[in-house]
Amino acid sequence: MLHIDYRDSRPIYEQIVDGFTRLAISAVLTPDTQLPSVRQLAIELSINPNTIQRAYTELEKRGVTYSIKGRGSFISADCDTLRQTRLAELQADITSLAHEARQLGATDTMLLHWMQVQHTKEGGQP
Amino acid sequence: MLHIDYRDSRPIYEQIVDGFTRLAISAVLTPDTQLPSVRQLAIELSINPNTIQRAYTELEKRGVTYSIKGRGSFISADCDTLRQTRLAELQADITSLAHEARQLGATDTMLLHWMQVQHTKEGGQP
DNA sequence: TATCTGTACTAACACATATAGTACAGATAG
DNA sequence: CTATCTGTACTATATGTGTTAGTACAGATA
Repeated sequence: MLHIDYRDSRPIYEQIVDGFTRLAISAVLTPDTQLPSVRQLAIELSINPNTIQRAYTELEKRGVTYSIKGRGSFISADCDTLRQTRLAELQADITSLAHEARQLGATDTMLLHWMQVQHTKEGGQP
Repeated sequence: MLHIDYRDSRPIYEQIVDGFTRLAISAVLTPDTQLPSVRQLAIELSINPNTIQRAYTELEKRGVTYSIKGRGSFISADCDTLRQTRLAELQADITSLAHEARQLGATDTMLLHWMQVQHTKEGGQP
């Protein structure tokens, strides 16, 4: 379900947080879906349970999940807000990168190509 | 000439490397321009000389600068290659972010707006 | 010679990451 | 009830990275 890259410079707990966040935002995991238990996921990923717990604590703090002692951790209901937040981040990042690319000589045509925008008149996808 | 943000999670030496790299790529610093000496920049930024030297070593390793013992460090001549490398990075990043944004519901119109592309017909900003 | 430059090296400290082990409280199936 | 699952809290330890501190040496130059 999750993919951890040990060569990645980002810490494991952060990769777990991002992974479940993406799954929740993209609706791959629907609200109230139960996450693997702290110990179970630790075994699956061969990672210390403390690291998993740190990720789960962060996920709950961010509102991606909710936890019930003795029962488990579950995907939150309001992922719409999270999606809007993520889209705002993406907008800021893309705008900044596009600005830098333009300063280095990138043209509109190049940028459109990079983003694979359907810039012809006839419409989008089937 | 450089701006260091201590609240930034990125290490200082990396900010210095990126700063001079940008100045070189964008031709704000022309080839053979002398950089501040290790000790001088350390004083200006109130940073340990070792940290500056680490940045300078990395800059030379990346081909952004060249160093001559006893004389100083200078901007390299071939910044065109660096610019192309950076543009390739930007392309990869923008493509990836645009893909994610699209999966979250972003439309072509939104993306074009974010990148402030001058569409052929509709004009500039309100 | 005096003073600038880059460079190399060791030592120490702070911090984040990750592991290891133990423990406690609530939920649930037997 | 007991057994076993769940989340949670806590201390301790090891490790890697970033940064500072200090010393030293070699080359360039006025």
